[in-house]
Amino acid sequence: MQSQVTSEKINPQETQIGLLLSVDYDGKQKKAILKFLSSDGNSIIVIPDPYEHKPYCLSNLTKDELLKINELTSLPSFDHIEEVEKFDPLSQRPVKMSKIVVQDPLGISGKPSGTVKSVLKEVWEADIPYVLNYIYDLNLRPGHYYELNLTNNTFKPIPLSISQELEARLKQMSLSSHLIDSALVRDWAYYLEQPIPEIKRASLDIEVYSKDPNVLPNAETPEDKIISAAFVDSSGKKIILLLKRDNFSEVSFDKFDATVEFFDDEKQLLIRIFQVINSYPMIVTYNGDSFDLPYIKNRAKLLGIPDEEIPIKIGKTQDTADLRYGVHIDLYRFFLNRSIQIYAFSGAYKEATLDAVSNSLLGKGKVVVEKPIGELSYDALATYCMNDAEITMELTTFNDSLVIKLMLLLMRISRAPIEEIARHAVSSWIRSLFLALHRERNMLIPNNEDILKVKGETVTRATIKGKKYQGAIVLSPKPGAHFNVVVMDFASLYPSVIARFNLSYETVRCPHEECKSNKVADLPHWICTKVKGITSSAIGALRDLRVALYVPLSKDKSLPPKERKRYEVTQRALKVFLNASYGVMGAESFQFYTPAVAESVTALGRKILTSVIEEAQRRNLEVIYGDTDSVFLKNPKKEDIDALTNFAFSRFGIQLNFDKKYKYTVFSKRKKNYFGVTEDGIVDIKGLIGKKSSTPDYVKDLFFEVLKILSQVNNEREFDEATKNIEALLKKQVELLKKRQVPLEKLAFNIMMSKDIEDYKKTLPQHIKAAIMASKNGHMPKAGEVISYVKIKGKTGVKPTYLAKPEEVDVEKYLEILKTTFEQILEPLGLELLEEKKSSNLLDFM
DNA sequence: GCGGACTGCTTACCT
DNA sequence: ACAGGTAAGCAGTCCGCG
Repeated sequence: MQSQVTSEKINPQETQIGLLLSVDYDGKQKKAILKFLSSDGNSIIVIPDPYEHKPYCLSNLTKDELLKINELTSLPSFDHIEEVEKFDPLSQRPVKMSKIVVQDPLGISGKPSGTVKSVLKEVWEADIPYVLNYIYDLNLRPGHYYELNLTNNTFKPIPLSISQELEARLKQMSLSSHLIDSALVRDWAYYLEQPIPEIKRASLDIEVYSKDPNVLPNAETPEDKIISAAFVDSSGKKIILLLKRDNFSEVSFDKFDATVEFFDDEKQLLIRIFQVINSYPMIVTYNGDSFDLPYIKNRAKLLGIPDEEIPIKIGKTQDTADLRYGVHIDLYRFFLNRSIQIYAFSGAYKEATLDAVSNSLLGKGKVVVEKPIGELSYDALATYCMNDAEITMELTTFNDSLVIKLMLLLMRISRAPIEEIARHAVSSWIRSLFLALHRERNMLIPNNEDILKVKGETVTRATIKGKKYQGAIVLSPKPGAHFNVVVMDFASLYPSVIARFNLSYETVRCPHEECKSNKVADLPHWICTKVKGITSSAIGALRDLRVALYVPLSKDKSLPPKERKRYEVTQRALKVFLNASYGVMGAESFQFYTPAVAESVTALGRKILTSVIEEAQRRNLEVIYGDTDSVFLKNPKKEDIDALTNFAFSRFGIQLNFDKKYKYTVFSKRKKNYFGVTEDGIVDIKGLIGKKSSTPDYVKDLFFEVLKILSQVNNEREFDEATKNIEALLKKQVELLKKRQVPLEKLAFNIMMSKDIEDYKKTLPQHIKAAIMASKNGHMPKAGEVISYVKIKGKTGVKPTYLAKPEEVDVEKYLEILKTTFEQILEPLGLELLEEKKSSNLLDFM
């Protein structure tokens, strides 16, 4: 099902095909600059805006009224005013607005004075970054192909085509399933299908002279020399630049697989860095936004290199570094993104450091250096610097350039340029997509306050103190072992609810009197019956694309593995948006924040789940557990399962599926805590202590061994046999612990320090106590770092693992941890291995 | 002054 | 700066106790 780019006959002299990667703003030319990737993927084609597009915002005052405001017309940036008509989704009426056009984006907003926003009380669409405005106004599609005319600097989108097979699938989709918005589905499918090019790129890493390994160089105070820079490109070419220093003797680099260049002078080294940077359409770094690129730039300024010769542009307000010629991707920011971490990489890495991410995704990490950077030999320095550049590049090339593919797909879904994807979180991607749809439909984009004025209040109360509204239902599980348990669940329940029930900021509590009887579950909110909500359509279309097209394609065994893989990535990119689509509605910082929508979603979710449970009980089925969108049924018949599916679909229009069957499950009385063994012996563990990342390996390893024994059990009687094996296993390991033969690393708790030490003001948790000890002993932990510590006897109770000694270990404490860990699974089984004496001296069976 | 009951903080998890 | 719900361990506080 190979899709292709088509175009009319092209004269290579005048026109080229380019993929739109980024839109930048040039303050000197006062216009948008478009950056296209050439069709061979090797270079950037820069085209300045040919349409004289100018920044603007909207006002509800008339042109005449505005022209009388002297403060406005005398703004240095003021240009002119146009009258426009928009459709206001909140009032559901056309509105006349005035478009205030200025010369410079800084004339709109972002400063306390001298802007349109600072002069007028109320303006609209003033806080959209100019380059995004430009993209939406010209209906540009970042990540797509354009035919570029280099003689007159114009461009036009290339007509899209897809394979007949996919076209047939789309047709079939719109016929057979109840698509929310088939035009949107079709539009997205076409764009998502276009081929993804290979982008030539190079990674860059620099090292800065330092004597003290505890003092990290700072880009703001670039006092020390840049002593090396390494580049690795996507074709495998490697260059290492080294600064010659006194007292260092040159060594042979014959066996090094990189080009080694020595420089007598740092300035020459920097100029060479710029040369290499300028020869690639994309430069990839790890933390280059806040360190490498600003450090290089500031160092170059310090050494007197004129600004126009430095190809790096530092963001004024944010921590960003862009390039004059190509695009810069800071992978640190991308991997730090929670949606990417959790949904795209299924939580494979925990910390976003280069070492942690590359260890998890590539199976290799940073080179360990024993000495301060400044004291490394040329050889050792080159090896260290080059290794970082290598793994940085590999993070973009591994798995068939997964990361780059993912970024381009996210661009296509969100209509945002690549920097927006690399630097911002999912809420800003969703915002971008909504903004683009509003512009496309000539709708006035509401300010956050406009929505809140009409639908700000919530009517439900959260269970958790400090939360804004009520969430999902979690059933209390029936404790014990249950055989033949079937799990049924709703495929993306919340996005489906948003789509099916037309939940959108403008449709909930709409202005029509006639709609007020169309109530949401048992809430006083009502939903519009006259118009289709814009965010509901968008989320519905994304859901339909994923559920009805890309998930099936990714599992279609008749397709070549490479195509399936591509569909798998597309499916995952869509999932990132869907998973956040409900959450953003309940997030105050989101432009389209609508608490009434968010609580309507959860209310409907509760109602739907409750109805399914009631229906199951009517059918005399035993419901063992359920959480948000799932029900666990004990030994149901095939017809029961089908009946529940039919019930859910006919009553709510939402798909309830068979998810999986467990040979048996074990629940304690705790919610969100259980394990289940599937028929092929795979153990699913949810929430149990023994699975938590912070639990010491000693406990975790033992826990997994115990579960391995339990996974062999087929019926009640076989538990006895398993018990004996478990008993023997525990006995052996407890003895090792008592004899202090368990290595300290295995006893270490690993807990993330979510903020810097000085920000723990209310309490001092144990991992922070350990972090403080470490900070006084050579290592200064930073926010986001995982602290490794062991529990020891004595007043403080903890010590960083690397400072502790085996004889200090608080054995009793670890025995207690073992006890609580195994209690979670053995108690509901009625197994009392760990019968306790008064003294809590533990493990009677020894 | 001490200890148990309680609340709050922090982290990691589930959906 | 996507949401709320749950479990666990510990820190810190309050209250009763001749």
